[in-house]
Amino acid sequence: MATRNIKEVAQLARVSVGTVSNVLNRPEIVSPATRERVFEAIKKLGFVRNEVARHLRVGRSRTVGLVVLDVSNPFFVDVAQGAESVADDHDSMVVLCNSAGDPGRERRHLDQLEQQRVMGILITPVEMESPWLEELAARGTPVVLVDSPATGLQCSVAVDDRLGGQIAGAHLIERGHRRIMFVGGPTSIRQVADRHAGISSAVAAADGAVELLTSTAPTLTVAEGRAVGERVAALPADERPTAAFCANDMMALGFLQAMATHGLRVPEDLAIIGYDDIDFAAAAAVPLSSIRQPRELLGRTAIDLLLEEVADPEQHRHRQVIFQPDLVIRESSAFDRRS
Amino acid sequence: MATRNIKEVAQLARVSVGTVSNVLNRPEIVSPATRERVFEAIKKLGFVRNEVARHLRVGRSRTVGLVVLDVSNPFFVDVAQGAESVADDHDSMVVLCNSAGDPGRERRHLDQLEQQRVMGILITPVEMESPWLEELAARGTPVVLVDSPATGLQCSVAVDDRLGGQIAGAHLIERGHRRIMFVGGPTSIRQVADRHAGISSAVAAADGAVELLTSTAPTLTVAEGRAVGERVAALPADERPTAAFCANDMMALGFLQAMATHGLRVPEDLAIIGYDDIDFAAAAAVPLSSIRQPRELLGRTAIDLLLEEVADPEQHRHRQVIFQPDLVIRESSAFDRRS
DNA sequence: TTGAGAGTTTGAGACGATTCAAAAGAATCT
DNA sequence: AGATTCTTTTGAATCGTCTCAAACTCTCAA
Repeated sequence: MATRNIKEVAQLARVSVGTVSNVLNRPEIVSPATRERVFEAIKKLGFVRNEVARHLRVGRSRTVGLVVLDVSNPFFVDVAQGAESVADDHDSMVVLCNSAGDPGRERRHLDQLEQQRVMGILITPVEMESPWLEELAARGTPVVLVDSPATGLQCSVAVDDRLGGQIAGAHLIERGHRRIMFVGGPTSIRQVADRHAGISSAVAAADGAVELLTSTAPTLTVAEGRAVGERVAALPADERPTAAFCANDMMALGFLQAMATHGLRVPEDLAIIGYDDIDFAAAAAVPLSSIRQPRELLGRTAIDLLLEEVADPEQHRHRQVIFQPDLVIRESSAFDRRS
Repeated sequence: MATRNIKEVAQLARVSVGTVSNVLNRPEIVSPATRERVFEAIKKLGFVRNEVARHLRVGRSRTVGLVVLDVSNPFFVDVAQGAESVADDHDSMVVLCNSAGDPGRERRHLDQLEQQRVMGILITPVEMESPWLEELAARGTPVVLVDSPATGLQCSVAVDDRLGGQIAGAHLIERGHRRIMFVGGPTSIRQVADRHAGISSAVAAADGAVELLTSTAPTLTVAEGRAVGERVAALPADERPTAAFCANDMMALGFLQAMATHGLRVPEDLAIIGYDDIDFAAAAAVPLSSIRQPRELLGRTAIDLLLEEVADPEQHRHRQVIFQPDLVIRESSAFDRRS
């Protein structure tokens, strides 16, 4: 409707447009009297600066794109919150995009973000190899990979998933489990593959004393976790694993539910350990043990790297930050089979 | 770095900038030969259209802002996904902002969105009365209230929370509960107040046969739900309610956990019913009964109303859409006390 | 040969803010 | 008063794209 521009403000305050712009951007160089007059005009007209025009002129955007694999997984929401808190301090804005694991959607989001000339993009890529991303970066949009180690050509933040798997495995073995199941997803997802490799190495270190079963579901959802749980619950007790390591907490929650509906006690009949340590893990009826990732820190660090690159593109050297996961023991694995 | 513009493309293709623009926007009016030449130049240079300049020129934005109360509540994530699916079909983009229940943050987000001259704003306001929003709308940014009935000056989509509370109450009473607790939050939140009013009316309809306790927590989080649960579990059995109606599923999950840690059986010792029916409700160890809201539909409808207004601002009449909630009975309330 | 008409292409303004060299004004000193 | 310096204010140019009236090319008919 009635969107006012700088010119109308200038007219009403009887100054030039340059002066209005100065009031907006460097008020200290404008004399107090004029400044006051301009502010009044702004207030009276309900003027709101047009960031689009500003962006076009100065060439710098104030928004950062964050493309995640699955917004309905609280893990990514927490990463986003971390990023946003940093952006806030630089009065920038994070726009959250959901690729939902679909390369097509991911690409459409990237296109849109590039067209908007965002300051940069943080992304958990759907696929490991992504020439698209490299071209994007080459054309001048800084990219930081999140939860995905870069090949060296880009900045990245990640958590050592292999170590996470290893820790989970070691923990279960130490509690006396000798038949463990890895409840995973498609191995095309790097995170899943690494976590599996991790627990495998822990099992290997146990020198043949421990058996590792593996189930692969198409997606890392609560429903899939439940489905696997149903199948496990249906097994005769002597074929059933005594512990399950789930590729993420969503699956672990589903798995846990299946145990409950079939009257299997957790952790006595079957121990469970998840991954991510989302808030819902601690909130489960049997609080879930989990491999904790520094979720918000991941987001924070990613945007820090981005801002660093934007601040000084010449000097900037790409860095790969890797965090270590933690084991959080809760009730779902708090049972020692050896005793 | 090397962001190319339309002029460079025109030069390489040896046409005018007008022609390049035509190729981009109305390819059918350009002769096939020229069109081809322009496409080649675009490809060769890696040209990506600058949406900022386009926006400035045509005055129409392709993005919609969505400001929610709490991104970590999956309810809002689902609303967002609904909105996004519609936006997708209109090649627009939804930018998700989190007010986290803080009026200051809300306002900063609104400012930013208005400065970006977004197409419109969908918002679950922190406070019921919001002159800010009205001014925003008056200045020309269409606003649709989400999960909050409008006063008539704006479009809105909401769910009848009073009815939801009533349904929950009726259900529990019908199952023989005579001592029910409402586990709520601050009554300044309209949703909470309405849900409480709803169950109160159901209790009143039971003619003094039923007693309603009320607890109010400062926020609607898992942690608060757990805290209330702890207190309830500590009560002597004869003072303890036999059922709890929680203001949302997050609280219900926390409450449920407290029951589990204190060895109280759900639903035998205490029935629980939540609100929202987020996916985690069904995924709880004791699957939660809940009042279902059409979460995605809420988001879809909100953006539909917005697009309608944008398409024809003159003709547009503001509308208030209200949906009805549903009762979803699961195990957490599946126990008849009368038997 | 000329004119009409259809099909293409052109290029000069916008859009709204920022920037910066230069002009104007005010203050200080000789 | 005139010269010098410092403080304010001005306004034209610019960012990249779209729009639209005008110009240009053909073809065909008169």
